[in-house]
Amino acid sequence: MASIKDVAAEAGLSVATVSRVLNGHPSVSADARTRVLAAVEALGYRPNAVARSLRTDTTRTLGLVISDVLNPYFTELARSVEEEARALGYSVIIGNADERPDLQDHHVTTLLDRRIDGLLVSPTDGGSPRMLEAARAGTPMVFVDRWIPGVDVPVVRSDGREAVRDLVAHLYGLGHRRLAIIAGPAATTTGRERVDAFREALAAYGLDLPGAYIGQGDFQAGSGRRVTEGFLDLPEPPEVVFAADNLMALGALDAVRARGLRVPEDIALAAFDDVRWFVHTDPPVTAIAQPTGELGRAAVRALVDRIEGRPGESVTLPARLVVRRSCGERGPTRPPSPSPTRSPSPAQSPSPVRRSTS
Amino acid sequence: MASIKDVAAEAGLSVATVSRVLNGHPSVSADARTRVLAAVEALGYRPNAVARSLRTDTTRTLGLVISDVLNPYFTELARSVEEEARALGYSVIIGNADERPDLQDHHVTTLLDRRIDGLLVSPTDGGSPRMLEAARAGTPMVFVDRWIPGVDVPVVRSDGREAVRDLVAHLYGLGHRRLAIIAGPAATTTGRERVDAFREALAAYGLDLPGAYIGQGDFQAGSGRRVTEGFLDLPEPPEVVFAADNLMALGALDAVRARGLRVPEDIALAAFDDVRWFVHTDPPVTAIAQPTGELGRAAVRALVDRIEGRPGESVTLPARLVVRRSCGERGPTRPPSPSPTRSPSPAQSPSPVRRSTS
DNA sequence: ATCCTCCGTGTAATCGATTCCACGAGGAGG
DNA sequence: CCTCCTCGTGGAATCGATTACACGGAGGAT
Repeated sequence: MASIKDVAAEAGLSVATVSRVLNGHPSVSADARTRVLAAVEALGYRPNAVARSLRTDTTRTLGLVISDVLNPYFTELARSVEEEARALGYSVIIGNADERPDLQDHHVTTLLDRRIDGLLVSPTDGGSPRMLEAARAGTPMVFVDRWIPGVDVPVVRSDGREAVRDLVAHLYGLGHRRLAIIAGPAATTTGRERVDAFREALAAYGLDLPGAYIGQGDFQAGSGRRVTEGFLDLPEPPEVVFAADNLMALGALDAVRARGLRVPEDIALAAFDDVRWFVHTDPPVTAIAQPTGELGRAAVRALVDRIEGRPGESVTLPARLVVRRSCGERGPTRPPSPSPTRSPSPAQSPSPVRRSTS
Repeated sequence: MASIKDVAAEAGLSVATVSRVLNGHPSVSADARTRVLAAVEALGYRPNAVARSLRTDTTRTLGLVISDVLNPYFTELARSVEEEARALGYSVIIGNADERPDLQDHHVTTLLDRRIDGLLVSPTDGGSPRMLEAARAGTPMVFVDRWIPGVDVPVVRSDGREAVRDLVAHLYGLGHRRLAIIAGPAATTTGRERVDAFREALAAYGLDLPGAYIGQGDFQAGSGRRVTEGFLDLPEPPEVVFAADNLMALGALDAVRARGLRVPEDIALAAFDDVRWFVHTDPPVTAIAQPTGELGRAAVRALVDRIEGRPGESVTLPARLVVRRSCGERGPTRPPSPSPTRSPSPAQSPSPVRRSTS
């Protein structure tokens, strides 16, 4: 492959001049510029990004470590991240952790070895050593979706608290009283938060969330299926299962179908994360939708801000409830205003974008 | 960040010796080895992959350009590619073309600029200049899923011909005679092949595939919806719609639902590409399943073979029909043996792995 | 006419690794 | 005791770019 030296020789100039032309440096004569450009054209020259990175100590590359590529939520996130990054002149290298801390660590390590300019992470666990080290060492970093408490890194995420309240109001309105949840791993923030939000919302209606109604999942379909089977085996099974992500909801559907039961007649189902397929499942699944695209874009902007020396703020965007038929009759409508036993919570429409600086 | 020089200083040795220890070169004394290792540990040193790549002219990185990350088929492919690559000591950088030739070109260019060791492509069109140039210039390359005729590059793909025959037999057996297809872009091999296979299979049953029953899609949900609406507006709408990929099938479901019609009572549906969600759609969708994981792994092996100077062979694996309920009654069973008007085609069970060298 | 500036260009150092070659010490063989 | 290997090590070139610095010539000011 042609190098800058070849171009210099072809143009009858020095490599310095060639470099200057290529980088739009002002002090180059028009003549030199045209000769260089002609040589570049003639040789089909393309600058070696590896050499350039070594010299400038910047790669114009962002690393993105996501928890699971097979999860449509992350896939959509990855797409918007790449899109925004491209618009800002950066490339993205994706590492898929498959919800495994060891794989996450592997990818963080290789990304750091490649000297990426910044790291976007949705941590699978409470913080792998390599990642914490990178954060402390000053590698520009932003958490997206999930985060690690106590680490001084901006967080871009969505807050599902309101939407979960709306969901519980909806379920309560349909007459459901025994509500269960398939939780995500306790090591993740989203794993804990969604349970907390659910419990809080239930409490507002005077409902309890007993231990037997909290199933431990791992954000994968298999665990959703196992947990749901456990629920169905209970002496008093729940009337509703709320899956903390879309894949566990899929697993729940598997379990219900395997028993020959029906949703929502025999058991109702709702999910955190909305995906296109939920429109066409049997029945269409009521879900909490995150503004995924906006999340990805905001995360990139925050990270690039950090990289380029600007502050880089945390962002929290609201999620919203999308009612379908999987929780019982009363088709697709707006969530009902709560008529709770003792709750204060006013029926609040999805609030506008809220930002909070970290 | 600590460099090899810092390690050398810390260990009281030269950079040459440090490098030798790090690369497992034999002629290093045990004493030097332990001192280097201690220094590495003390400084938290990690070799700079950029510098190493510049010197060795190898990045141990594969580029993967896929047509659409939001398509679960490609997402699964990407996952298996990364997995196999990792097992062989390579990293993967994914570029998402979103079915757009210009984006595909962008990614091919940046990947080449980064001096990846090899390129895995599922071309969105008939061959962008940059890609053809790379192929001619001798960049190790392998086509996966789709390919470009006339370019001397191994192809790893699956052959759906048999499965399409099985599908048509199934449909014919259920009494359907007016069958339509939502095709992919004619610029892609999979776009053309699936239509051809379908037409051929229909011919074996004495059925015709009129122009009005061939809708032009682009492998995205939106086009599936539009084409299906067109079919439904026909004076004599088809009894069956066969979508050439899973996203267009999703779009078809959208269209059918928007009209208040039902599958399969009003119109039957089948799809190329099987995805997990098809089990739970309303109704479960009959689909042709590709051995996606095996495809990805085979592609990586072929590419790494090329990179490391071995031949690198083409691979073709059979797809198979998965019958569900979207084409009419007679639940999930094996595809029936054809009782065609004049077809020779024997009821062939999915054949074992077939390989053909390019 | 002389001096100073500024402009365009080239030389060479540099980034962090790998690796060829040279060199000194020590052991074996004559 | 001398010679010749072998082994471990270090010096320095190298990969392909960027960029500080030096330099020569043209043009303007005096």
